[in-house]
Amino acid sequence: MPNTSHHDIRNALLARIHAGEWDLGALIPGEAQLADEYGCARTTVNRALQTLAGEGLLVRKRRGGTRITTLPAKQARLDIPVLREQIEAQGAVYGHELFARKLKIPPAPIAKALRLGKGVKALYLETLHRCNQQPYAFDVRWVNQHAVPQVVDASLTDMSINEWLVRRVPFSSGDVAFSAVAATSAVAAALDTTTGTALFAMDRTTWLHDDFITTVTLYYHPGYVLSSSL
Amino acid sequence: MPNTSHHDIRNALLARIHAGEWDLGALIPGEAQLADEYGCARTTVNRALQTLAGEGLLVRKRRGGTRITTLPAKQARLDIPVLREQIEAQGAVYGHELFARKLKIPPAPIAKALRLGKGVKALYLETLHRCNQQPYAFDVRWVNQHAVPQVVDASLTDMSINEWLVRRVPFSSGDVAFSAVAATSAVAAALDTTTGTALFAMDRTTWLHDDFITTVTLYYHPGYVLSSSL
DNA sequence: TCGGATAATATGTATGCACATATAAATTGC
DNA sequence: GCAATTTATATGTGCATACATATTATCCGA
Repeated sequence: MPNTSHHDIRNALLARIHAGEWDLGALIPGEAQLADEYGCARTTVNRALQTLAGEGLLVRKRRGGTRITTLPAKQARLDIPVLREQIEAQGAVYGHELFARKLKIPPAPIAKALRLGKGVKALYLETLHRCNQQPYAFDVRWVNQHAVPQVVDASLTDMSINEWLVRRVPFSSGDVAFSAVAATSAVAAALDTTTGTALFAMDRTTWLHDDFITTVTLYYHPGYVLSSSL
Repeated sequence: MPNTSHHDIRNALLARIHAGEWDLGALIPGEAQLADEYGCARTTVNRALQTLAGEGLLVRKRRGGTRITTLPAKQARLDIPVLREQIEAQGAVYGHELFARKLKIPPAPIAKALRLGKGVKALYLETLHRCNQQPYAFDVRWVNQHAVPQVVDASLTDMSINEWLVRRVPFSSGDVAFSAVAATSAVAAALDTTTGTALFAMDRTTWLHDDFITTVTLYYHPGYVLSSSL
């Protein structure tokens, strides 16, 4: 065993927090005191406390000291894996099918959201992702052909557009949104269900600096659950 | 401006990553070289690189060096605030209403999931959260009265059970799941909508060590969207 | 040639020190 | 009293150094 590491101290403090040694909102001992307690340098305690603060368990203020978070602003980290990996991770067979692929002018609201000029064409794609042959998610997507010119000629039979983009194109920012929608007839048909069924949907839009890359709506099969731990 | 901080270096490196200086999966210069480049100590570069690795942009291995993540940014951080704050944050008026509150034996599957013995009673609650008088989310919950005995006598008129628990009871672990469901007649009635409407639902269960604390299903109003940035 | 021991190397981490910085608390001025 | 100013203090950060540790790369013998 080496010296006490900041990980050990983090864990020790975490245990004390969970044990209820300090109330929510209460001040905990200062770095110097803890360093003394654990017999290590203040730097090490600092590191442990910063980690816990980053995890949302502590709130730190200069001169104000460190306290237990009053409202554990619960953060859930959601992993958004490539669909193929998500499916293969559960030991199932992944498959995908290209339903539509054409260059066209997006409807006005979409063009505006993507900051594309009026009358500018973009690549529209519809892909069905399958899990053990069964429909898993229906992928409706717009891609900015000017930001990603290679996509126009890419073969999307071996690799889905989803994976193709993830593997090739970096992005600097993006956002995701989750919602529940009633299946339209087209989506219902693709997912082999009935119109009006409640579907879990994920919208994702990504940017590279100021250039729009892609926006996608994934309609998951009925019964899909997105889970995560706190 | 003081000396170069690890934040500055993180940002500089982030810019270089986004600028495409290195391909996905490529090796980036070592800590020593970067320290030399930026004219700072290796410790400082280490800190910056560890931060970027924590954000999922880099993958580091001892002796193996640091590389750009091949499958980038697949993590979204979701904030799950207290409903009241979420509503008040958008300048709206929060309200809540207690529909049901009784001690009873939970149905077998729930009792099992909560690791409660057979025939053990738990506190069942139904609460409607409102935003500007309109139904916002319907909160169906089980609370372990043995882990949180004070809850049995708590007045839940001023403060909703949601907030009451968050403010008083720490937890050590938990999980969340999101899904889309069709409104049952009871839920539809509470949310003032029609049976079968697609609703966004969040299930959350929390534990303090091995003791079950609470499990809740929140049925959000039709049209609700949960969003986050990447 | 192959497999195992050995060396080289990039990252991981602790430490003591110095100084920066925000801000709570005390003090001063009116 | 009350507002403005000063002081004290806890955290934030950088640096040089030393050593730990996990791999990769190399070497060597059978």
